Amino acid sequence: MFGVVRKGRRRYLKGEQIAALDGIEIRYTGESLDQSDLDVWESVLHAVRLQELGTECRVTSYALLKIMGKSDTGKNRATLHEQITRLRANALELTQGRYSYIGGLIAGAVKDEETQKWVIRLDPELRPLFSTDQFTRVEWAARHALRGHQLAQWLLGFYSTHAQPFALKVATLHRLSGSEAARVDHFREKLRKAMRAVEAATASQGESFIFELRGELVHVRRKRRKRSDQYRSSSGGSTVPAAGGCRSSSGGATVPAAGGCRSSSGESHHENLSSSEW
DNA sequence: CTTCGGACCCCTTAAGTAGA
DNA sequence: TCTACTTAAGGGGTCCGAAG
Repeated sequence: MFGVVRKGRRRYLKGEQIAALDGIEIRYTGESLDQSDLDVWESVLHAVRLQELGTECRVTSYALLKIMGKSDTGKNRATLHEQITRLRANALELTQGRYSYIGGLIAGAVKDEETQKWVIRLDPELRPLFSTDQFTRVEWAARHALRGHQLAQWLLGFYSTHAQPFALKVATLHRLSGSEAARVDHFREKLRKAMRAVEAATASQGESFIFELRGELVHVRRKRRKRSDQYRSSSGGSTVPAAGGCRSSSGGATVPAAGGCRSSSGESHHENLSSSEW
């Protein structure tokens, strides 16, 4: 659903079937969503992850931008506002196995223009889709390293959902990513470049991601660190696990109090994200 | 230190074209 | 298959000032 969208080429989709793998059917109505929209949605999920989905989450624009590693400027806040609006202004019909969901990505959002504080609600019906075996751990640091490179971010997200990736045709990835490349051979070039970027980004995180193009088939092999290793190496000793960072006691809602989920080690949001299980 | 807004402006992308 | 270049359209960093 969150595909590769060329700058300025966002489309309006109406009940359109989104390309998906076997076993999943998605129909979507709304503006097409790109990788930066996914960043926002994942950041919102991060901010509410300790609560029941559907409960209120209080978070400031400043805190959300911090989570995404973006600077807190007027322009970025305006972009964030647009993105949250876009995530609300859609309808998706998603069927996976026994579960089916019809609704929006965000149930509702209230913003105080004076304080820049958001109250964002997610639909509790989304919960079955995020049970443990369906949940994809987000390689946040690697994703950040690929910012601006939509296809590479998409590939990273796509392959992180598969423990043993199977070979796919270039044309299949072309379709799944929603790339607008008119010709498959053009896309093949973009794909090669993006795969190299993913290889470099994951390598810098101590994980291996090996890509090979044999004829029309794309082979990917990856090796992950064990979870215990991830905790050890990314928590850096002084970092407070993010899981505890955003808690406040105001009516059960999570409130990144001014300064939000900051931990003692300063540059820590991304580290926390990559090591937390959300 | 956090939060906020605005001005300025360089940089980047995906897609397409051309050619080796 | 690969590289280099062009184009449209933002993305977002930096600097500034200000307030709590």
